Amino acid sequence: MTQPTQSSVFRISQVLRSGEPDTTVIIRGWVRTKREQKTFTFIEVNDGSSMAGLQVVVSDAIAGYAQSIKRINTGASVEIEGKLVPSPGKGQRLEMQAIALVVHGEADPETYPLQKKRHSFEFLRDIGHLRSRTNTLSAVFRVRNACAAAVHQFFQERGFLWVHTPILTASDCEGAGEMFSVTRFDLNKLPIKEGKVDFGQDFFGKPTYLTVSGQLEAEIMAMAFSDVYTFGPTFRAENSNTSRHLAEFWMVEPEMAFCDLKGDMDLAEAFLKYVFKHVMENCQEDMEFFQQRIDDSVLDTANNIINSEFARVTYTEAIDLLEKSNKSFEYPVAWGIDMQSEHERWLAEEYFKKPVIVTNYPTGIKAFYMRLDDGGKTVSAMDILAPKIGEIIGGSQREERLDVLESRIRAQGLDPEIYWWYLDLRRYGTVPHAGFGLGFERLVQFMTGMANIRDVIPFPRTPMNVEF
RNA sequence: UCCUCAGUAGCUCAGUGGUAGAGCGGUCGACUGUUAAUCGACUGGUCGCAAGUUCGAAUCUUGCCUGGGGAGCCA
Repeated sequence: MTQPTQSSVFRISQVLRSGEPDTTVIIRGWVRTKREQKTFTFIEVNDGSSMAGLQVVVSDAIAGYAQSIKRINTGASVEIEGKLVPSPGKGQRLEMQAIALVVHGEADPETYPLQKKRHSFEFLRDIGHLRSRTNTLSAVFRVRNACAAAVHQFFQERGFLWVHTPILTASDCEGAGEMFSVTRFDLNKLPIKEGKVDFGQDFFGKPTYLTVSGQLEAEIMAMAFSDVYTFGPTFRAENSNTSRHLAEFWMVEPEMAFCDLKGDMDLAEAFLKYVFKHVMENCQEDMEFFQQRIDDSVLDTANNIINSEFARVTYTEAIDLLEKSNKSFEYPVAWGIDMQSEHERWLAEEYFKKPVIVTNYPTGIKAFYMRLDDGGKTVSAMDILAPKIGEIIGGSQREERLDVLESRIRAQGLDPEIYWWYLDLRRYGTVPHAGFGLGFERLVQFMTGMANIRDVIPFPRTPMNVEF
């Protein structure tokens, strides 16, 4: 840090990392704790830039001491100019001797809900507007940010184009889940025509929804730019109440022209390794916090991801392993079943003990756009199963053959007319291509060891919850 | 949506038919280069909501609401 002629404002992370004794700086933030002594007061200030806060020593010699200290409690916002000095106490290299102190906002300790002790995540969800001021949630959101940066960095370095696929869509394709309707109608006065709602009078003239996936649009863009990715919010109106599902979540969906299933798997594995490495290098302090306080396997998991190759098995081999496991599963194992959570968990957590890529699933249990393998019994799909999280990535080589795609759409009872533009991509200049979808919050969960997905997104949307 | 557990002070919980409890927090005081400081005192309640059984219900019954865990669906 260079010595400014006048005091400059610094983020606390910067002060802690490279602040030099005898320099004078200004910091701003929120008070975590106050410890009053006889002739001075310790306050710990955090501005969200790091796990650790800065210890500020406020002497009763400074102007307005008594009045200011009275107004400072846990949660109060302050701006402090002070001199950095080596700390005689344990726990920090530097501390600040306050010269001038401004209290921007008080936090009445009688009503401020955050205490200087551990709170349950359930309670913190009820105060979603304040929970980011806690150690754990702020660490989560710093790691989330690092993950997002790594996503872009990874794809940009490889020449992928970030494409913005629409949030509003009329295609209720692929049956990825229940969709949220979007309308301008007054729901108490719906226009009815021949006993049904007349969507011809609505904003878009047809039923419209929030997107459940940007994949089909990403395929359009891949047919022009070769390698693209989407990274944005998606919506599922499923009434699912689990620690792994949200109604609004972020998805990363790369799509690559001239690419087969193997290339897809290679990219997915390289991608996960890259993001983990980036976070380990940039969020060391936060990752150590998760290791100590949340899940003591987090660092091992990260290193394992970065340094070891993922297991790769076909669905058929996976079923074989499950059958030979001698483990009594609640749901019986047989070729053709859609694997249950218990099966996926056994593979990832007990057998391989690391992420495992399962490929070539039975045709009957996968979507129509996945490429039919020779023989027709399986499709070129792949799922990456992660310990504790389950399915973190789902992808496939797409069906690029017009006639095969058309017959598969029909076989699933769908109308090829609706997919006219999707089929056109196979009609004009079709190429083998592949892609995958990654649930961003599940990635953050996997990274941090956080048990509940509602605690890795700032404002979780789940059934009956849109308060913040 | 299904299964299951829970809901009592601001928070975390104890209390299984007979006067509503603890720790933490908060307030006040003491002490102290402290680190979730320490010590003492004080403060604090529509026992989720509604009905029922009972002389009497936090406690038993029924319904509903909310939350956790698991399942399904998926990412």
